[in-house]
Amino acid sequence: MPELPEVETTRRGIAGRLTGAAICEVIVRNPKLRWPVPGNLDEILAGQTLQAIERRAKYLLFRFKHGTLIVHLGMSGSLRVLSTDTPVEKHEHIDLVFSNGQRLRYRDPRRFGAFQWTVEPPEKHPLLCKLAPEPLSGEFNTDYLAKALAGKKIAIKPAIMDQHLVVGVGNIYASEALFRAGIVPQRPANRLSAEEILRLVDAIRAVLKEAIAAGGSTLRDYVDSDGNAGYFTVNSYVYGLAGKPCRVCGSPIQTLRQGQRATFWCPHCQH
DNA sequence: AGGAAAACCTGCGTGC
DNA sequence: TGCACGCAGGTTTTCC
Repeated sequence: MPELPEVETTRRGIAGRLTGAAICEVIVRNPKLRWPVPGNLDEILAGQTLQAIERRAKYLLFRFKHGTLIVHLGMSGSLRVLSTDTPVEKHEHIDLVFSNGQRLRYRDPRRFGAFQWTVEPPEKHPLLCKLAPEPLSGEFNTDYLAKALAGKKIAIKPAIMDQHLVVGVGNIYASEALFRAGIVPQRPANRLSAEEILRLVDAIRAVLKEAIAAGGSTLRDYVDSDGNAGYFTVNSYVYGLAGKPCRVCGSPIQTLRQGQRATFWCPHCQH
């Protein structure tokens, strides 16, 4: 579920409370995520102090002196900081228990998420080493994107969802970014003009930044919140609005499927 | 080798 | 009410 803004919002919501705190116990109720959760995670982390929580693409990196816990929320994962005695509900698979009485709880109904441990620099980890540049960094610019799209015959929408091309853009923000850039989602990636590539770079940046800002404005209650910490409603132009009038021109929003994912677009505003 | 499809899971809404 | 079906904001693996 979460795309870059939701992951970043989650990070900001939990980092302030947990950074510098020591872990006293790790409870894994169900280790069956995307890959098995390491069976000795409690031994690895008990007594260790959390140095920082960083983000790379849609991964959260929990940094410790002796290694990094790599966390991915998959489609349905979420993290909440709770007080120690909060009852466990269904699909709440993992708790990081801190000695200051706080508890970071991972919930993930579909279990597409991941908890992996590495002692190597995380950027060397197989899951991270091939990731594209961060879209909000200077590395992601028109020169980069032009080169990355050259020779790619696939449609531009699945292309920008490819984490080896640019990270952080998922199914919602892909449609939203292409709407803002005025580009039809089915266009072959290698047929974009220089001007369109520029608009797309700007649109991806703008959409993600606005969503992070929207998430930040809903950041409040990470302790005993309603279970949706890190999630917030997006003020979308096209996503989920099939048949509704376009907010810009009034034409009905169209929908199609690309690579078994729903795509939304405006046939009048996008070319 | 690029690109499409299947695979991993559970829950929810819809329609019969 | 019950059940089948399709769909859900991700990514790896498999298959052509």
